[in-house]
Amino acid sequence: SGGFQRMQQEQDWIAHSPYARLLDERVRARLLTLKPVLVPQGTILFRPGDEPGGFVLVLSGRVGVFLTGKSGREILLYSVEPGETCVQTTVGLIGGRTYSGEAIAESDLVAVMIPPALFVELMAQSESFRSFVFNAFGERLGDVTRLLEMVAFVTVDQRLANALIERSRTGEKVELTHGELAAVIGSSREVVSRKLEKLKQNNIVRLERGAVEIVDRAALLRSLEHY
Amino acid sequence: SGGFQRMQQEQDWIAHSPYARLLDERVRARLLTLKPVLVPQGTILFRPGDEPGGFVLVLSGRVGVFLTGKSGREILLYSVEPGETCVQTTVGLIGGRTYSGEAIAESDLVAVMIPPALFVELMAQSESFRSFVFNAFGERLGDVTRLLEMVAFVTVDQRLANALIERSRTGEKVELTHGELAAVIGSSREVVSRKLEKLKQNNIVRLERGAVEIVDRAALLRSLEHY
DNA sequence: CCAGTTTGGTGACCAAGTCACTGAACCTGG
DNA sequence: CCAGGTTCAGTGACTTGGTCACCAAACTGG
Repeated sequence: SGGFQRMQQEQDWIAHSPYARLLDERVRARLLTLKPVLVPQGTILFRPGDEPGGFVLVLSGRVGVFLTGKSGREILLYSVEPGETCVQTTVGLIGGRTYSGEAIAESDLVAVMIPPALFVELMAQSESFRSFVFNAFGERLGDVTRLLEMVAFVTVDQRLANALIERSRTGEKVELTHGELAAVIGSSREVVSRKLEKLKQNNIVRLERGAVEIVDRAALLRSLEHY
Repeated sequence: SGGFQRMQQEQDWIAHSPYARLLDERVRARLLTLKPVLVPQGTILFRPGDEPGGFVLVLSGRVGVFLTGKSGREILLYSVEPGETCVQTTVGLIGGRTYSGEAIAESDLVAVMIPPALFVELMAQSESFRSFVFNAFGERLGDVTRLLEMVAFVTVDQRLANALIERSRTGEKVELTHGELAAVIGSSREVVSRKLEKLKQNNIVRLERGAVEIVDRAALLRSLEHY
């Protein structure tokens, strides 16, 4: 049945998330009582200024949280993968502050929404839940700090090389448009196009519409060494 | 006596911090049992990779948390003011992760260090302490996100104008060197020097060694409007 | 299969960071 | 009090990167 599948999926999620795995039985049981929501790709989960309705936990799919400049340029703050949470919503729940990021479902999602009351209750009762939430927070703060460090101190060539390597761990094509790659590394489409052109000329990558294939991984790695 | 003064100082701190003020009596009492530590200006509180020894609370003075690029350029992530905490240390306490920022005492400090055991205990027992810690976290995440937004999308001219206005709310001189200003806005000394030179030529600021005086505040504010 | 949309390519220009200096202002110890 | 070091600021030449205004090629849905 669908219910059974949901449970399987959720247990699967708990087992695979490095921090959620440490949640105690009581919390797991409570989480299993919540029914997952299906969210289609492209849905905007929250915009700057929104009051969140709960603590969002992604079970499957991926959410991207972006900043947008007035020029329309975007930069990816971080992605929320299965077993992770939209920490921005947490802050809203406890502190009443709102955030500037915009969260978009990058694929179809399955997610659970922990209502504020339950969230507060779990925070009070479960040591493991507190750890879970804190780690999520720390992770995000680290992500954003790392991104800032990149944007402030590292050349576009290196950020690009790094992004390509990270997104092709197992050698597949990187299925992103030049514009999307630009958002990932915090640059502009034109610049990314030009850099990729150079990489192509040096036989380091092969280009096709909407994707980049890494041909000479070693060369990319070498360009990161000087950092 | 010194002890009495310390108590006064701490109560003063609790009263003045917007979130600490909401701490309940039990937590306040526990915090008052900790003895404050004096830290001289210039002390490095933690470096990248350090394991923190506790949850640090600043009672008076100011701490700057910086990122440093390989070129030696620095950027100020955020400042910790009285009543605030070095959240980076929190993450280390709970998640065992470490951070890339470097924290420096920008003035002589009075601070209390909440040992890990007490921190965990307070987190478990006090709703208000949890809120306090969470808000601190949210605040920092917001700071870093805002900074990233600035660095990625806003011109140096505007960041500079903004920094000067923020640091001279009541009209005093901004007592920072060009290099320090550059760190605040995430640029380089040379660029800041040139921009300030232009502002001087337009009679918007007056320059002296180690300080900038705002002459025409209105003009600075105008340059921010286009944002 | 054609119109509209997405994606990618390009030149010109401008903003900003870097490098390698110079000089000026300041501290500090004899 | 002044000599020498140190910190702070100014400057030119150069390189990188972002922006603007295009155009062209590739896809996609009726």
